[in-house]
Parts: sequence; C-alpha cells; structure tokens
Amino acid sequence: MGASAPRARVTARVSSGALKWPPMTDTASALPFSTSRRGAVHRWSRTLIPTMRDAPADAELPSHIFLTRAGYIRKVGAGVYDYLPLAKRVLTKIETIIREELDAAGACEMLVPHIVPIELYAGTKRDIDYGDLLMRFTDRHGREAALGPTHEEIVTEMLKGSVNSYKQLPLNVYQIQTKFRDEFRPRAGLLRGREFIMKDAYSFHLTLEGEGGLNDTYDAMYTAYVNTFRRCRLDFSVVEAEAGPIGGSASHEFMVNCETGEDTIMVCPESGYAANVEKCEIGERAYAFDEGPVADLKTNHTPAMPGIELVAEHLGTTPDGMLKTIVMQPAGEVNADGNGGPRWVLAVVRGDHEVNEGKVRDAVGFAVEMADEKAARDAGFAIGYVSPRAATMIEGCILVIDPDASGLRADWATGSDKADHHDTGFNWTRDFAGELPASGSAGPDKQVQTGSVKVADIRNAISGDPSPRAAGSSLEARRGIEVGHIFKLGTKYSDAFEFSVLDAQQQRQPVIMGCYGIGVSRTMAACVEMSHDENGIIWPAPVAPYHALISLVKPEDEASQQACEQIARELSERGVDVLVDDRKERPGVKFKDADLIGIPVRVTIGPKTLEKGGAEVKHRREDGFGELVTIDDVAERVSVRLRDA
RNA sequence: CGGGGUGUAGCGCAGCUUGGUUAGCGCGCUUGACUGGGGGUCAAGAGGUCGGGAGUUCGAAUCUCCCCACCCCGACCA
Repeated sequence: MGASAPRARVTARVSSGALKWPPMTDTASALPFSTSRRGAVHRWSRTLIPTMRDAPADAELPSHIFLTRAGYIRKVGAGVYDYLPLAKRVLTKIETIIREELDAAGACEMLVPHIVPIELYAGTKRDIDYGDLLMRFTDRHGREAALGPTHEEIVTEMLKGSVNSYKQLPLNVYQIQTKFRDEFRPRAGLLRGREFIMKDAYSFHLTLEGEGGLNDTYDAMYTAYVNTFRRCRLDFSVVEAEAGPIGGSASHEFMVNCETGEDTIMVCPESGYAANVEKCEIGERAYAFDEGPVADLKTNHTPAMPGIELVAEHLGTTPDGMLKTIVMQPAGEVNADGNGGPRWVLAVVRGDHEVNEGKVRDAVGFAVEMADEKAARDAGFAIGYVSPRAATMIEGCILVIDPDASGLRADWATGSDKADHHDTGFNWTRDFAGELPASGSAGPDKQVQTGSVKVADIRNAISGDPSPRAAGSSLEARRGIEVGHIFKLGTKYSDAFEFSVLDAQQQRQPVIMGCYGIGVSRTMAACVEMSHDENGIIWPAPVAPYHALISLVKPEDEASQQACEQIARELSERGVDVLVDDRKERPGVKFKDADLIGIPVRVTIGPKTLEKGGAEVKHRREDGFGELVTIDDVAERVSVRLRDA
C-alpha cells in the first residue's frame, strides 16, 4: 500500500454495544516482524461461519457432514469445495506444522505452476499412466496442458536447468498447493476430491547410501512425517506400500487408523509389520497335489452368469470351492512373443481370492498385465471359463498357482475351457495333464517350480492369513485414511529428463530422487473423522481454527463485554487464538453451534456467571456448565486446559 | 466406465402415478413482540428460470424425447 493511501480504520464501529475491536495492547509495535506470536481475536459476527442444522443429503461421513454443517466447507461441484474462513485457518495450521517439520528436516519451500505443458510428460509417459485421472485442457492456441496431479516432471526440469554439480546436492524442495486429479468418482467430501491441497516434496542425490544420500533424506522425511502427524494428534500407522504408477522402488504410506477410511491395510499384531493390501506379503502356506479324486469330473451348463458368486451357487458350491484362472501376458516391452519366451501367464487362485499383479510379476520374473481379451480368445482361451488345464493345451503358457488353490482340496469347481460351461469335481492329480511340484510350503521369498508350473504367493492378503514376520501369528485387516506417502524414486525421472551431474571424478551420474506427499486437506478431514461426537467436531488444539471460544450469553451486557475484552486480550498475549461469539442469539443456539464447530476450550460469560464471580471454562469434551473461574484467572486456566487438549 | 437413483427457495423435503386456481411444508432468513444457560413462542414478511432444451396439449413441476448436473453401489485409484 502506498504512503498516500488512506489509512485503514483499525477499529470498525460496532453497530450497538461498545466493544472495541480488536482489543489493542499498548505495544502495537512498529517492528516489521513479531517477536512473539500474538493470538488472533475474531468476532463471530464479523467472520463467515454459516452453520446448518441439516447436512446436505449427499454427506455421509462425519468429516463431510460436520465440516459442511459447521460452515467450514461448501460444495461447488463434484469433488470441488470452497474452504470458508474456519477451514482456511485449520489448513494454515496444518501447513505451518508441515513447514516447521520439513524445514527442520532440511527441505526448502518453493512454488511451481499448476499448469504443466503436456510435452513435459513425454519422457515419463505419465500422461498415459495417469490416463483420464490427469486433468487436461487445451488453451486458445491449441496447446495441450494438464493441471498437475503432482510435479515430478516440472521440478526435475527446473532442477536440471540449475544444478549441474554434485556439490549442489543433496537438495530437498517442497511446495504446498492445490493439486488436481480427475477422479472417476469423487466422494466422501474432502477425503477424495478432484481438487485438493497437497504438500509435495522432491529430493535429489548423487548416491543412495551415505551422507547426503537418498536413504538419509528418506529417513529424515520419515521422521518429519511422524512428527507432523503426531503434532496433528492423529492415530496413524506407517505401512509398506507399492510405489504405484509413480514408479520407483520403496515406499511407505502414513495411514490414519480409522474405520471410515477407504484403504485397507494389513497388520501383524505380533511383529508390528504393516503393509497395504497390494504390497502385503503372506507367511508360509502349505500346498499339496497328492489328494486323490473324490468325485467324477462333470461339465455343467452355466450360461449368462456374471460373477463367481452366481456360478458357485448354480454349481452347489461356494466361491472358496472354485478355482479362478486369470489369463495374463508379459507387459510392455518385456513381451517375448516371437523369440521363444513365454506368451501367457495363467494365475490360479481360489475363487474368493484376488490375484495380485505385483506378486505374479515377482513369481515369474517379469512384469505382467491382464491379457488383451481379443488376443487371448484368438489364442484359444475361453475367457471367463478358463481352467488350469488351458496351460497344457495352449502354447507358451506359464502356470502360477497360489498355495490355497492347490490340491489341498480334492475336488474343485472350475471353468471348462469352453464358453458357458463349468466343471465340478476337478482334481489336480487326475485332471491336470502337466507335471506338478511335490507338496511343500511356499512363502513370500520362496516359490516352487516344475517346468512351467510354479507355486507361489500371488494373491492379495486377507484377514487371518499367516503373518510373514511372526510364525503362528495372523494378519489383521484394518481401515485407514492415507494422509502421507513417501517414495524412493530412483532415477526414473532423472533418466527421462537426462538430469545428471558431474561427480568428484568428473563422471556424469544420474541424479537419484525421492518424492514425498502429504494430503493437507485430507489431513483436515482425517482429524474430524478421528475426533468428533454426535454434536460436532472436537479439534485437537494444535490444528483448531481457534483455541478458545468465548460465548457471550448476553452480548449487549456491558459487564460481560468488559470481562470478554480483558480475557480476549490476555489470551491473545499468550498466543491463544480466540473467537468471540458476540451474536445476538439465544444461548441454546450458541452452545449448539459451539459444539458443532469444535473449538477445544469454551469460556462462557454472562450476567449470571459474573454474579457468581467470574466466567465458566470447559473443554469441548465435557458436558454441562464447566468450572467457574474468576475473570483474572481465566486466561491461565484456559492455557492449562489447552496444554493437555 | 457398468448398474441404480435424484434434480422443486440457502438446507431438508412433499406435489408428478391420474396435466387444470396464485407450486406447498419444515428449518434457516427479515421485522416486531414476548422470551433469555442447550437450536423457545406468537404474529407479519421476503425468497422459485420447478436442472436445461425441444415436443404433445386449450393448458405441463406433472406426459414424451434429447441434453446437463449431482448422488449411491461396483470397477479403478496418491
């Protein structure tokens, strides 16, 4: 603002009543910086908190319902929300915690554009990997671009232009900004939006190990994340995870332990091992192929039955009595068609289990993907009705069997390798023409092979599976909300962008990268999921929009105003953020709203409390009136209550 | 992307089957009065392109067609 600009009025005149606002201390300092943080003091009547008695019909989860009802967020479109003043304050607090922890871990903040020219994806093919999830647009000149879902490309490109010596490494940069993903199905309010606030960090290294290596920074970031989520008072688990479409080698997810979460994680209560379902290993399981037949092989007509449930019912069995045979093929460039390599991979699991592509890849030693349906049909597979026998009838097949789908059961129901038919009474020993391995057991690091038949762990873990880390212990499934994810990326992006530096021996070395994300808006929602009751939100103090709420039962009462002003000033000086409910509403309305918006400590001032000698102080979790405290002692009392909030 | 569903006031809904006064109800909002510690009472008000377009009809929120938006389940997914 220029010197000639009219001076803004600091104190707006209050329409009635004589509250001076904001309460000024005599140190209205001229310093351009603050020596100690003074808490904000805001009036409810002068901010925007549109509370609602009813939640919108589409809100189902507590975080969605309460954030909407309490006036934090408002829906603009599918998966797109306004952040109103209360929400913005929470987001800022979460961001501040993140900044403090990341800065302490040696990262530095920057900002890159939301708009990513599509050519930047040329090297990494992420425009294809991300597919429709990428929010694309074309500008007036016909140039294609995307709104960034993350910014590996643009950051790598930026660093490439400014870093060319090993002496400039390691480097760890981060930003906090809005990200975009065109979700097929946004849902659950802030938990899965198409536009969301995310902190993303990228680190660059010459080496993996040693000082300044990726592992060092990865560990520092791991610690920073633990600190961050602890400071948000979240109950969370750190789980091992697959790197996913972002590519790379190792990663951990930070999952808030919450039943309403969308993600399933597997934990071993004995060893503490935790992993997401896709990544989770399963302990050793027995398999066998020596059970003799107990029933005749019979072919049944099963037309027009989508889903294994229906087929099982029709055959008089259940999904766990069926074999599911999935036809896969070598993925991408690994496709060995034409040079004698395997052309198909048949993965066999029990009907109630799910094939895990990553595990199949590990079992056969090359990447696989679902077979192209047309090509598979042309090769002779009766897609939808395939049995393990197809492996012996069609050229170039590798058969991989999950232990639970082995001959532990003497008669299986399975496809008949012809359309609209399923067999019952299938017995591995009698009905499979190929050679089968001897009985034994297979675990995560162990697979058994005979010719082109393997037995290996190739399915997603489920609750009750043996733990891979503690013999005799079982895995348990829990739900979680993913709020953080850290990856060791390796050289995927630096290779693609030819980002390399000269090392001390004047050798050109590709830069090794890590990347680290935190869902900021999702973290806010996770806090609400974790901490609420039937009346509304209960914020943990470190992320609460205000620490204390002063409810004026009778706002026009002068004595109440004076007490409020004193308390607000003293709290502010202590660094406590204060919201004063100065609305001319009935007490019942104010208390209901107070519970809804969830400020941790409430101070109630009214003629009656003053008559009794002070104000009432209570924590959001407590019912009723709270403790009576003299006005002079309120600030201290509130501070104490906040300390353990 | 498959299946199902919904669009009527800021929010929650009724009306549509069987077309026909001025499109209703609750909450919220405005004004006034009485009230005054857990969404109070009474009175008077404001607020609507009935998602959009086309059609049928003397007449459409209502029937037909097309489009759009949104939601749920599934599949997918940091």
